Amino acid sequence: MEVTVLSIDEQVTYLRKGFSEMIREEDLRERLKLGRPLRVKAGFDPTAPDLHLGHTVLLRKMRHFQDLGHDVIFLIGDMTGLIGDPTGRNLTRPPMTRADIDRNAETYKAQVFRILDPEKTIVDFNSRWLEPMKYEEIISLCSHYTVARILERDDFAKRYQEHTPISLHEFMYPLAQGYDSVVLKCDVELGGSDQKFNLLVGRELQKSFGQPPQIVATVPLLEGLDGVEKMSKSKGNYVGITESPEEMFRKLMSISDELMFRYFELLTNKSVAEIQQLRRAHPKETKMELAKLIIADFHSRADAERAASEWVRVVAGGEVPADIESVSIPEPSLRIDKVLAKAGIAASTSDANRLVKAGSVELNGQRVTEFISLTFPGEYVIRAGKKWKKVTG
RNA sequence: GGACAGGUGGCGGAGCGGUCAAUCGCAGCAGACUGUAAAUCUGCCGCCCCUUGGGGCUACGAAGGUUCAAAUCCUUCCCUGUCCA
Repeated sequence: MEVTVLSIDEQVTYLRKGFSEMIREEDLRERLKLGRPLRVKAGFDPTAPDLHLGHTVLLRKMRHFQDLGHDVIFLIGDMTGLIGDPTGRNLTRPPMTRADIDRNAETYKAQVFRILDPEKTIVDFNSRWLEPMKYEEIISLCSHYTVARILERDDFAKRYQEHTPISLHEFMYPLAQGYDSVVLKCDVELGGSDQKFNLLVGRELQKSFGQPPQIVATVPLLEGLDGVEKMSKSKGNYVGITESPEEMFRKLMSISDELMFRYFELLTNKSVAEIQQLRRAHPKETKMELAKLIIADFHSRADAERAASEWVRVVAGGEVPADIESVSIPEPSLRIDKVLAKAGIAASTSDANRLVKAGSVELNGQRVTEFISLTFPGEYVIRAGKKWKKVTG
């Protein structure tokens, strides 16, 4: 994508695609007219370096700005990690060490550059300026914003209304994030639509500090595999970008038809018109195509094809997966439920018990409903649901 | 600082001396169905031991106590919210 050949209109059109909201597009237009690379920031939490497809919606947009020659700042909000955010209430997270954060940052980079252009990405940490701030500076920063305005944020308002606790420090996060924009003199800040409030605080703070307010652009939150809740690791409804092609394929094939079109929209470069076309095609074939497209972003096209044929073979055909994990049992003989637990197919022996009684266990293709013992040395292929293991002695 | 209301399994939320491993909903797992989609239906859903059914252990904010017996009563402590200061 050549910067110079695109008119302002074309640039705006290119950038606008995929955002749920932009405040304000006219400002972006004006800012682009300056003819210099814009400083575009997006912040990331250092505590969860394992990215999933939900994160990539934003990363794809960041990439688009890079395509047009702008400076993209990948900001790691490590201040949270350094403090040890106690938001979870009952158990306080131990503060992360500098080393933890650096390690996570490396992991981040490795993953993020599957989408971002490393040459055009500035990685920064907000502890760089937040950590050395003196108390009086923090108080001074606080004076730029009011409690009433902070309470405008709907989740704060809701929690306040419902009398669920809000710790004072939680008020500091929007402020800190906004201050990042002041320090970095951002022209644009990107984030998920749930970040809208925080991003807007950045605008207010910039104005308060005598800077032109940043353009705020939000991407929709990607629904997880369940199609309802947003994709998140804790909900388990995610596809991690470091997952194997086979794993990705299996997960993507399990999404609902409606969600599939959403994924086409947010996770592929298919145009709206093309997606409309796809609505008339066979859903299963279309879903397989979606899975392959997404997988190819993180692996190769060949990997994607391989994953597809493996899926057809194993899932549709019921055959044994090509590469199943092998577990060694150092016993002459072990009852089936213990084997299941030991092999990690079941969470515990009790869990294994239930699986056997439920008739979910297959030993070498045969359903097992009794508590037989396996003897070793020997080699067995054991399966319960979608978990397969090869057990050897 | 005072008055009051609460803290239960991943979450929400019952129970208020025994029949409580704890109603129920959600999530999760498995089975059926299918396009291994979704939806739907069925079973399971603390850990361990023997097993088509039982047994043991640990658990209801924490620590003590009363009792043959406590998630349920008492004491102290910790935490959260409301109102008053």
